[in-house]
Amino acid sequence: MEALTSVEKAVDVLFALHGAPASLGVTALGQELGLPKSSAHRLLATLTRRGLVERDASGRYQPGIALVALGLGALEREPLVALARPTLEQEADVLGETVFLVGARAGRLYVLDKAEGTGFLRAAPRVGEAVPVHATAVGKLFLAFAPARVALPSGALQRFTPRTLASRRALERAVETARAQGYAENRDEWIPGMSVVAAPILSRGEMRGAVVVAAPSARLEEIGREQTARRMRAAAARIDARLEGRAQQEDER
Amino acid sequence: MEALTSVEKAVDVLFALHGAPASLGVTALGQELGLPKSSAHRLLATLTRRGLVERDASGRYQPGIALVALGLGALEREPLVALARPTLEQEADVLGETVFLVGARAGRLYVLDKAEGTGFLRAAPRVGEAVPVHATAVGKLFLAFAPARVALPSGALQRFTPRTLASRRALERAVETARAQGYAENRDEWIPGMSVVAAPILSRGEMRGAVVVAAPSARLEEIGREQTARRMRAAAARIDARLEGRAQQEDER
DNA sequence: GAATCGTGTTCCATATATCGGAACAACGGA
DNA sequence: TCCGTTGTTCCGATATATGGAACACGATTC
Repeated sequence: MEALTSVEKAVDVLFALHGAPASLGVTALGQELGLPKSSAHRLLATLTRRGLVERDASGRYQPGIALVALGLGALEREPLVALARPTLEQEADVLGETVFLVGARAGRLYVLDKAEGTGFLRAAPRVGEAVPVHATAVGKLFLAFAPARVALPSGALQRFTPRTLASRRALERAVETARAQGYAENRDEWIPGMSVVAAPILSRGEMRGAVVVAAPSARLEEIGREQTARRMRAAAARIDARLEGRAQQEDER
Repeated sequence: MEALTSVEKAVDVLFALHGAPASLGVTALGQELGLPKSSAHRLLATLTRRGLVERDASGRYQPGIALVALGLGALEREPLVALARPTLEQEADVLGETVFLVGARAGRLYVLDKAEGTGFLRAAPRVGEAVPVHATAVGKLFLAFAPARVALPSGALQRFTPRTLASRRALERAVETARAQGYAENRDEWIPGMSVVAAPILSRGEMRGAVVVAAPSARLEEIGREQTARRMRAAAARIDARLEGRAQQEDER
């Protein structure tokens, strides 16, 4: 399985610029990717011509706006996103915390959309970012209901916090619990201080994604885990209803 | 000015998939771009491996989620977007119509953000899309206040509607008016039935973008053009204040 | 003001990765 | 089952990307 090496490098460039905290110069980018200056320059020039990369006032390079159109276009193709949006907003509104829509693509989990609450935990993962399978509530749900759609790392499970389930044994037990309960939780297993309740969107038995509410761990206790779980399951059911084309009177606040 | 041809083709692939109404097969894409099947396949395989392209259930190709992360990352780098957001929402809320933030990049105009109103005109241009210079209110503003930042087509000016200013003469007069008034209008010149009032965001004499409200032509008459223009100029001024770091008490509804 | 450092940009011969026709495989519909 | 279509793989010729080095430009320092 060989590849178009120059295209791969171009993609590397895009991700490097994306990942960098600020715009990068030709030299800096070259070092980052282990490329000679001339090669880095050529890649940047080509990408710039097409708008995927642009130069700021200082002449350094950063991701360009053409990427915005491509990215939003990709999201819009996802019917799930459009259908779930109202529900996400509704829940974020009622709970006052951030609500996510997460899906699986190519074995990985991605944040497809989010509606921010009024709480503190605003940043957390961003739309379009990948999240780990073994350290998230959604990961457990996919392992429980659609194991073929996600891939666990072949090596050791990275331990993000002291509470991360880093043994396959422990993880398997958690997955079992999630399957039995019909929802999953996460208490500080990925990001310290952040807890989460997630419910699967099951459409005719097939898992299409999950709705997740994230909040500071203490705050989640306060609302009540059981009650939150019920809310999320209801939200997931409403999204599924729209997915299957069943109309429905939306209100229920 | 030569180029990395394979990278250019890869970019073509991305835009072709973006522009297509549905996912495309290898053959269809090859025809679209005039590439042999094998080349199209190789490009798709490479891009797919990196997540910029993905395959749907039917095996056809479409833009991938990795693009979402890249695109949103690009938007977030734009300080103007973050600063303008509250103002956009405020205006959309008060006017009940869609409010846009538009900027210039590489000689073209791009929709940087939008806040949707409750009115009908929801679709119009999307975030990340390019809009024509000569047939939009923002185009006139840039021609008036920062002509170096935009480029007019070298050939004839495309006539989108009967009201499009398709002669350079007429356009020049409109630009003159915009410069004198400090805002610009557009009445059905680009999209039939859509009218627009736009005000420039001027930061220390330099034009950074424009705030635009778009509404069905009749509706805009109803609100009153003059009054709308005042609102937009005030909104632009508020954004500029934040740009320059001047704090400000936000309210004024 | 001169010198210096670090940039970004251009050049060019060489090696290498890309190209695309054609053969093969895998479906899906008739 | 057969046929038409689509996706995938192969491989040698050749156009293309490569990267070292030289150049140009600005900013910073002395």
